[in-house]
Amino acid sequence: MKAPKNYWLLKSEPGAYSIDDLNREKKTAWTGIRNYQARNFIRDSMQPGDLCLFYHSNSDPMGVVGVARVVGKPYPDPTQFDIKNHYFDPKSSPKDPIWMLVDIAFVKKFKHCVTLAEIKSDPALEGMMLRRRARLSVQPVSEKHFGYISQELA
DNA sequence: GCCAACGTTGGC
DNA sequence: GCCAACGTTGGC
Repeated sequence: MKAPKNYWLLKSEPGAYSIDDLNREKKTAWTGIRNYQARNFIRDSMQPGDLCLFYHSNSDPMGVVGVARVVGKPYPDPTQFDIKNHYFDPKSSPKDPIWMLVDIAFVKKFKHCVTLAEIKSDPALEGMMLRRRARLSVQPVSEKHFGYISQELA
């Protein structure tokens, strides 16, 4: 098993895809990222072995519910080429793909959800990107914050 | 369901 | 290249 080089936070609405879905499937292709900054993080910095906080948005409770692992190198998101898919992008082509993804695997589900309220109010998580860039669905997390959330708060 | 924040589009 | 209009996200 490769050691993680970078740490991330991935957001998902549990109605669309939850940590329980990932636990059931064990592995999934993280399709549907259509934001350039998020795409750049995936394309330029994600590596096999990296660990991700799995965050449930628009849910009750909202917060980090578990951990996933990046299990392969970034590659073009096939849904951008599928005209019937919700994430189809007519500006993209297989020769010159715009959107990238990685495959992720289930690592663990926390016994307790680390809520957004906790994350916002904990002084140890000062400076975490989630606090000020609420809408970015793929974001880097420092090793310190990753360890604190997954070991101290979860 | 509302709406603030913020990313994207397109006319100029 | 600016910026107004528009669309989406996501907390509340």
